Amino acid sequence: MPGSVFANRLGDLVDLTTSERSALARLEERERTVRRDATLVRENDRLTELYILQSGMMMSYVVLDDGSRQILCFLFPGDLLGVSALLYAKSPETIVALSDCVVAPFDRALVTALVVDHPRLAAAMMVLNQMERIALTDRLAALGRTSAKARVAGLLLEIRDRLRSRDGGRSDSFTPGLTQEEIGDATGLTAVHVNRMLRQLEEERMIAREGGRVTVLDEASLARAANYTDRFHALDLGWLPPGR
Amino acid sequence: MPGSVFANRLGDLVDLTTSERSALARLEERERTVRRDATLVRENDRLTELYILQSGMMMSYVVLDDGSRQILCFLFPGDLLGVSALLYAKSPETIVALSDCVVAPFDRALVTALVVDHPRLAAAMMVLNQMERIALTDRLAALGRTSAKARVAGLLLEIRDRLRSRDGGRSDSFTPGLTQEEIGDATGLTAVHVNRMLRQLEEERMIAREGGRVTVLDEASLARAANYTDRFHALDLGWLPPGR
DNA sequence: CGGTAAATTGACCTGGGTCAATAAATGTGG
DNA sequence: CCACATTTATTGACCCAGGTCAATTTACCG
Repeated sequence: MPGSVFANRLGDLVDLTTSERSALARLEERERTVRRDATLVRENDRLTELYILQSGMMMSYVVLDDGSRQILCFLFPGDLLGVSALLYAKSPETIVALSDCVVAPFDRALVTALVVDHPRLAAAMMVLNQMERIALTDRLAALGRTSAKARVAGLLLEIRDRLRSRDGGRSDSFTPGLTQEEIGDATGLTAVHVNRMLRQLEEERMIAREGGRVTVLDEASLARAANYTDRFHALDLGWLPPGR
Repeated sequence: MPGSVFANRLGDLVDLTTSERSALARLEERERTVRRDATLVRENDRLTELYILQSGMMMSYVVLDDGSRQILCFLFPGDLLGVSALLYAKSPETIVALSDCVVAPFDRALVTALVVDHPRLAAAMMVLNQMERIALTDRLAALGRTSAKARVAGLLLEIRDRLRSRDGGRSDSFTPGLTQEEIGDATGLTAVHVNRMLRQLEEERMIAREGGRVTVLDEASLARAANYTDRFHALDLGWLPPGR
């Protein structure tokens, strides 16, 4: 049994009690398969549930009036999806599967129960929120103030790190599983220019490519090119209440 | 007495109980004045406290390796500052006063108490987090996929709305209190180009300017130019637990 | 093996950046 | 209240990173 994927995520932050684990398990009692390219939530859909991504990779994006798309984030196992259901009746964003995925849908009411019965879990969820906020501000700074090359390099490193963190792999080789157009929509660039940047990173021997596979050849240079700072190194969670 | 500014903010979301109000009041027992241009928190400073902004306007930003600055958000009364203290020992961002301000510093431990004793307040804080997340993703889409004119127009509207929401004013005239360089650092543009865009918005009769004062002449066109969507219209907070 | 999506490339264009000079606006000490 | 010192705001001239268009190539798929 994989147990609760979300519990594993929170378990990285705190040592969960048995009672906390079983409360979290309730969030993943149901599961649904989402085929590659299928839409889990469409912008303006009525939101009724949240989801925990159990396996696969998804992304969320918005489409602007002129039809252009901005990818907001890539989602990996253990991530919460559709959290805006805690706020809005209608989704502000679209969530699509980039590979075949399994998600566990659960009702908002379970969050209510969780917050009431397990304050430490509520606190830990606030911490996850903040981690996501920091990731967003890093991306904001990248879009606002860095070059195309830096943004592409940064995206590659981000994807690699996230793939690593759950797959455990230490290999410098990975498969982003994104088209160049998707990379562009995430970094605010054109597919054509993404291609030029990838080629340039390759010519400068920072990465190698074959098929969809990317290998990081010169981690240091790549990180430098990307203006990369590793947040999430030294978390300080001393304020969390005791578990119940 | 203004009571707790933060309680007023949360009070927009739920009807607070007496007990909740007094718990929130504890967050604002101390206060500190921050002079215009003074730094409240510097990037990499050791973080020990959070703050509630009681009056004035502040901003948070990061500085990249090449010295360029990206403003992450503008802060108004009732906003929480330095929330990253819930995560990091060191601040990932700098927080500076744009006008003379008053902030109420409080210890992380008070958040602990709040989460344990008042689950509904914890839930409401999660809602605030999400509102901020949505604001960030909107800005991300603006930086990634919209023109300079749209970004400047959008920033003007955002600032106006935030100034309005607490000042209650219905006037279409307001004073951003930002230099053009600051507008540029928030929108990913150059001060020079911000100037050109402001002039253009003025020539197209969407806004008027005199001194630091901006008047919205054609709200509809400005909103269209900005690709503006008003989130926060119909919040749906039915899942919140009862207050204690 | 034909057929469609994705990747590449070259030619050329433009929104925004850069630089530099000037004019306003804000402060400051006296 | 004034003369001077700093920031800001404006403008014009010119440049370039990244976008646009269009044509191939390559990879993937039933």
